[in-house]
Amino acid sequence: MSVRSKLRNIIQISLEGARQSGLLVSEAFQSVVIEIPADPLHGDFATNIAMQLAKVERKAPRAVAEIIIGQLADQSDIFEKIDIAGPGFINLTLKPAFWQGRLSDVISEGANYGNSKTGANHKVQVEFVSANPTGPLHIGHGRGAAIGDTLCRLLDAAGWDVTREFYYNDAGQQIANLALSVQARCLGLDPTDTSWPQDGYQGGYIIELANSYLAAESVGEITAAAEPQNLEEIRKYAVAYLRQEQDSDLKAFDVGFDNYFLESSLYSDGLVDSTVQRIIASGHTYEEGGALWLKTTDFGDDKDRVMRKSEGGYTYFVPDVAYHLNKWERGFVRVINEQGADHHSTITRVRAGLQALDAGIPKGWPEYLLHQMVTVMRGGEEVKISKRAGSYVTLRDLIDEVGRDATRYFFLMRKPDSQLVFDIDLAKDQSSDNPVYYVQYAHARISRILESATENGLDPLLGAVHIALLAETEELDLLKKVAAFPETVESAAANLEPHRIPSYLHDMATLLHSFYAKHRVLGEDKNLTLARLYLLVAVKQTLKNALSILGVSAPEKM
RNA sequence: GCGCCCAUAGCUCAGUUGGAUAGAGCAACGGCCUUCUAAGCCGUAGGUCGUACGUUCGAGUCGUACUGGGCGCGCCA
Repeated sequence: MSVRSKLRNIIQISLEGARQSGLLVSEAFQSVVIEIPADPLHGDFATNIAMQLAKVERKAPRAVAEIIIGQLADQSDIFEKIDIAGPGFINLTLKPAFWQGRLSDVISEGANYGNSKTGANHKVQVEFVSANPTGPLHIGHGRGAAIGDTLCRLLDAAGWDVTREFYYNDAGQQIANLALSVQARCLGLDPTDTSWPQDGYQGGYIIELANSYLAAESVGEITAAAEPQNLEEIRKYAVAYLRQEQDSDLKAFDVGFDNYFLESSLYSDGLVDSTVQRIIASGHTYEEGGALWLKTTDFGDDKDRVMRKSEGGYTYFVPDVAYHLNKWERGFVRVINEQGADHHSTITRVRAGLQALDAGIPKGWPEYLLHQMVTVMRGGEEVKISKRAGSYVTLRDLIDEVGRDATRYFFLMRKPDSQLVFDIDLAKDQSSDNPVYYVQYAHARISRILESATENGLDPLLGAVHIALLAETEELDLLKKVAAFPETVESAAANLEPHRIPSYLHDMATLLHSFYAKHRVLGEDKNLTLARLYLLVAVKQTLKNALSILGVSAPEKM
């Protein structure tokens, strides 16, 4: 349990005690807010509960605070100091011994430190990336991959049973365009030719793909037919080829999936048709102009949407609905879709389709985590992106150029809601300007110290350590930061906000570097040395666990 | 025109679920290495939190309306 939760419980109990003694009339608040004050003079934690209750209690906030504090008398083993301050804050200062005691939590839990059981092992499915197999992954997919992957790691740490899924849109018009584009290249055409397919893909990778096809190369079990006229064979080979490219890029990015779901399987398994039949049976459709319409306006959309075009084909969101019905029927009561904000309009449609099924699916299901666009800066200038012409920064380019760790860290530093400027020059910079190195350096520094300690026969994990010697400001700050890790993971997972972890890491690295600059670890006083080593083992473990959630390495040397 | 997202230091962004005197990094300036890694530390400077009302003990945070930017609004995906 996090320190904050612990304090929340203590305050809850004191409120209940005061109520039973007739000192307060309010029912105990469901959510007692415990915060960490900006100013350390205001204690380690503060609560505003007295101000919250003042009105109902018809007492001055400070008077309410007095009553609450009166109930905390038997907690003197935890609290160093309890103050009433300002308009009615209760400021809580914990005893150093309490903080020092957190260290053994880290040591004993090791790689599991920071994990919680919040998710109670409930199933959650996270769908992310889900790029069409029509080209290489670009920088936007990279952001989605980093966010989705770290979200999974966060939910896993928070005690959820996570399934990672990738949805391949391997059916439909875009794939048809892909096949035509490859065929055109096989026939030696280029985009300037009048017979170049409309909306064809122009990127250079299409030429490579065409050459590979003509050379009768193999991708997995699929061997290219090398027949330019055989569009179906071209389609099969092109999809297999590009899927393999994407898979290899994702692997290089250390992103993996438990399940790959093919859109084409929805058709071959009859799920699209059966879903449409169920929606029709539910009475939320009508025919007009030869098309079948879904009354999405019944579910909050601003206009109705076509499900089946007059020429007979389904519009794109129909298989999406079928796919999500399938997710529901697979037992995923919780589903989170991570995707680019440019597709946000699908949310209303998919949810509307699911509601129209009358299948008992909750209104807000599934959840969505959207990330905004990424722009790329190089040499102080924005790199223009034209996907149609095939000129864009691929994920592979980024990984090759700036490295996996920096790429992931940069994508994860910012909250998904904000547009991201990816500065390639900064990400490549192997200096203190680069935040990822700043954090990794803290880990490497500790490693070096621990290595020296071992060389000198010092092992803080053997025998008793006098942790009470850790009384310097810099030491206590580190202790408190270490102790805050579990609640940081919990809140990042609960709010779907991976960027809190880089923020936490940066704070921790700052404290470590400050400590390092001011105090020597390996010194004359053996007990103090051992205590500091013990602290550093805990800090190192916490840094490593946090970096691991980001999928960023924790180097022993730099 | 409608919907979603964003607006905080010169630049890129945090801001602990509504708290006390708004922070970090970069860029600028000034200090610190014979001792565990200077990929570091310490300091200076930098602000009408887009604007205006509102909600309340209290608003960068919540609401409404504007302004500006991004994305989306198809019988495309």
